[in-house]
Amino acid sequence: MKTTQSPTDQPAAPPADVPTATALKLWVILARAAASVTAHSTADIERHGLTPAEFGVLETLYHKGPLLLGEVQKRTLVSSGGTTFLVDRLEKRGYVERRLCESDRRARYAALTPAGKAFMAEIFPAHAEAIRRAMSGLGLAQQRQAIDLLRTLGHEAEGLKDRGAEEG
Amino acid sequence: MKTTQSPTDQPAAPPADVPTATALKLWVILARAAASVTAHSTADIERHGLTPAEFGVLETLYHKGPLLLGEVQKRTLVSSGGTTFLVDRLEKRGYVERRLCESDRRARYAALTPAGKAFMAEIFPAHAEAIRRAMSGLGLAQQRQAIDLLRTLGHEAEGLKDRGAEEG
DNA sequence: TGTTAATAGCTTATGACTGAGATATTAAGT
DNA sequence: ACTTAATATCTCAGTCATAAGCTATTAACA
Repeated sequence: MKTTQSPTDQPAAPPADVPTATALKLWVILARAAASVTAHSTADIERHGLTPAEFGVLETLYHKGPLLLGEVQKRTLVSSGGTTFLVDRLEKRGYVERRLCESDRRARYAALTPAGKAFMAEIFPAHAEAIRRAMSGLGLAQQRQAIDLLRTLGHEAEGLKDRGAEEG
Repeated sequence: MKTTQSPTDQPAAPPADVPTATALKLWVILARAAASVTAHSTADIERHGLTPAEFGVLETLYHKGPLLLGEVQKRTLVSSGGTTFLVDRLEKRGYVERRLCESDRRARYAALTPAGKAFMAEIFPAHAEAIRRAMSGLGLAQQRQAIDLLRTLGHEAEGLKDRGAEEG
């Protein structure tokens, strides 16, 4: 169980430049933290036979009310085809229904059915509790601090997407 | 473009309980921030015709040197079959090679070839720069703060996975 | 030594999701 | 009115990755 390294196998040194090294470290930590919490969230969701993406659609409709498919898409970060697919499946299960949009006949609303609403009312509290537990490594004040930092980080990263590869 | 809401369509109120509401908000912000940075990372990686998972393997080997496939798996958060698949493809491209492990004949090392090492030496600096730019919404001190918070968060969430659904 | 359990990696079946293009409808400009 | 562009959703082929089970090898223990 010991590594046999020939002289040429020496790993490359990380960047010496402090800002870049810090950003890379933050990236690793951020990705791992998100993955850990995702694991908790996913584990809870799968108990109910749903995929995370399906749950995301239900949760969005549960908290926002009926929404155009395009709005669902933006909020759940899923592709256009994926949204159609997800709503199809949730419709087959009786949790969601499509409704016509009177002012634009291309568009469709997605809305929870009474069954879908009842289902979410039943499972959401336990899900919220699972998330609360996953976050319990941080106290309330620390969580607020993290929210502020990550919101700033996210907004800037999001904005940078559009304006190509300029300097920052 | 106006929402037609029947009286039954009113969205559910978010949890009134402050710790739970805060944790849920943090979860949304965390997921979005991670997604935004991932988008930058992925965009840079795809310029070279690699998937993020492939790049993850190369990056791990680049910085850690030769590693058993199982160790690669743990570090890249990919399934066992996925690791086999990824190393297969990188081997076909000439970036990675498998080596026997003398002390355990079930095991295999994955190691960068000279070509793989040269490739990473060529593309990694620009990738690191892309990550630095994606993180530029936060100053150096803020990034360090975020690292501390997310590390704590991640460790606790990770630890909670094992010990079932006890209280925290 | 012989038997059982654990481990490393590979194979295969499966499935969720993406992305490009198709269709239907609306908006804009002439 | 007519043409062109933009928008909303849907269709579908292709892909990445997972999960369960398989083989080979090693470790544990009587």
